[in-house]
Amino acid sequence: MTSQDFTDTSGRPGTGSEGRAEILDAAAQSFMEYGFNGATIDDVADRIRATKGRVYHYYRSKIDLFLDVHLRAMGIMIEAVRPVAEGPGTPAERLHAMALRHAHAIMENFAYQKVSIQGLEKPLISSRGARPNAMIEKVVALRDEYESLFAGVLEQGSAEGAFVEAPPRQLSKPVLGALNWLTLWYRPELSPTPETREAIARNLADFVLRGALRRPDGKADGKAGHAG
Amino acid sequence: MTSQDFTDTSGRPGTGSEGRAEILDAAAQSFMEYGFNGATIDDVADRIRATKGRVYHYYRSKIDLFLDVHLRAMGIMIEAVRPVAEGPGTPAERLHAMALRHAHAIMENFAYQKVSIQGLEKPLISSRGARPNAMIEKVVALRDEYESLFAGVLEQGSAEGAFVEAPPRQLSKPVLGALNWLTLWYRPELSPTPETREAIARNLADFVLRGALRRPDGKADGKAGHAG
DNA sequence: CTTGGAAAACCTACGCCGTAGTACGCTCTA
DNA sequence: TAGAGCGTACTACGGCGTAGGTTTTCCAAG
Repeated sequence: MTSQDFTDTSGRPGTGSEGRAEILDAAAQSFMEYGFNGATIDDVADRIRATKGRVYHYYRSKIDLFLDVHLRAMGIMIEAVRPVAEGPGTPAERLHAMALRHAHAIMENFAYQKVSIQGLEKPLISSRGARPNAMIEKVVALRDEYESLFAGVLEQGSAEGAFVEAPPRQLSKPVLGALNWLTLWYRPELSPTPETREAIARNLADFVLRGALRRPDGKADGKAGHAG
Repeated sequence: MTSQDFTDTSGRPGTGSEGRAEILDAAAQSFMEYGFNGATIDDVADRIRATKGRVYHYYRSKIDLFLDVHLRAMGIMIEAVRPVAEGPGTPAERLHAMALRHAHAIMENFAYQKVSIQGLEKPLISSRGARPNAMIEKVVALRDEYESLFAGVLEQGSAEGAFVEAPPRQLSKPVLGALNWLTLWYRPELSPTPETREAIARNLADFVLRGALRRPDGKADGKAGHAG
């Protein structure tokens, strides 16, 4: 479960991780722009100046291609965040660092992460006639594994009294929400420089850290605040 | 700009807001489950035990139907949140109340809000051959108007020193992100009671309030916290 | 260094199905 | 008797996946 081999090579004759990568990049782009159903294999092929044939030479079906984008995206994320999640430092320091890396990973691999973070469930489980694809479970498993990285740090912080008292999964939702929301408003072409990205990442990381940290005055701890 | 008439009636002969509502509900459900491209008009019709003919009697096209779901969703949201946004109380109290209502509105109109919050841009602007549909701009305008409700309160809170110093739009992103993320993990069938929903809403509202509130110790204010 | 052949890499059709939208007919009400 | 409120039957077309053919790479034998 230490997770390596984040790409699927069980599809077709060509194991060549060379042509696959190019296809995968194009696919991530296409899926990002049009969604699963909206994207077409022909469009993916066009982006690399090729035809359907080349895509189907490496991938058995559209869903396989889609899932491989997910696998790659999750792999990037886990490899970026796990080191600091399991590294040294207080829970607060680690959470902040995790959030920073998470945000950066999103912005630097925008197509992959946007596809990965948003549309998973709908196109696959719902897809009329869902065959039992093994890759789906693998993606879901990676997702859970990833959220556990946050939940673990949050739980420790709660136990130490630094973070608010709450079930870790209950706290991880708004944390990941605030971060992942980036995929819905970030425009790579408007903030292309490392400086602007750093500013965005810090802003988000600071926010989620404040959201998790316990307040000395006990405000917004769930016992006060009436309105509505 | 005081926003009434949140439904589109410029499509077809039948102005009857009776049959339209039923279609709209079914459409929201179908779009939520399958996305814009995945959903079919036939499926929408099936859900109300009817045929295509009925749907096309009220709506000119699939996109019109889709946009009307968005309009309805935005209308619900604005009507729920605006009163407290523009009401009395400190910025902190109002932000908390807005977040509460926002979360409740999502859970109580899940299909509409899930459709509205997620897929807008992709299927429409990107949709090969995007005709200049006037409804799109209306939806976008409502979106901005809604985010302004939060931005306004956040700005006031920052000015008063209660909230962190930051551009309001910069603060509204993680706030709305933490809240809207609900559409990706909430399962209506697992938390159907008012009590469970209230707990979820409070949890989220507390989180975003903490995220916005300035900390006495100055932690996570964007000037400290090195790691990664 | 050739040469042969096999496999990989890729392209060119084409079949086929699902689905948006249309044309038209029916029925009931005001 | 006109029109709202539907249903039925049909067309048109975009797109997934496939069945082959063609080119390139690779490698072992001569």
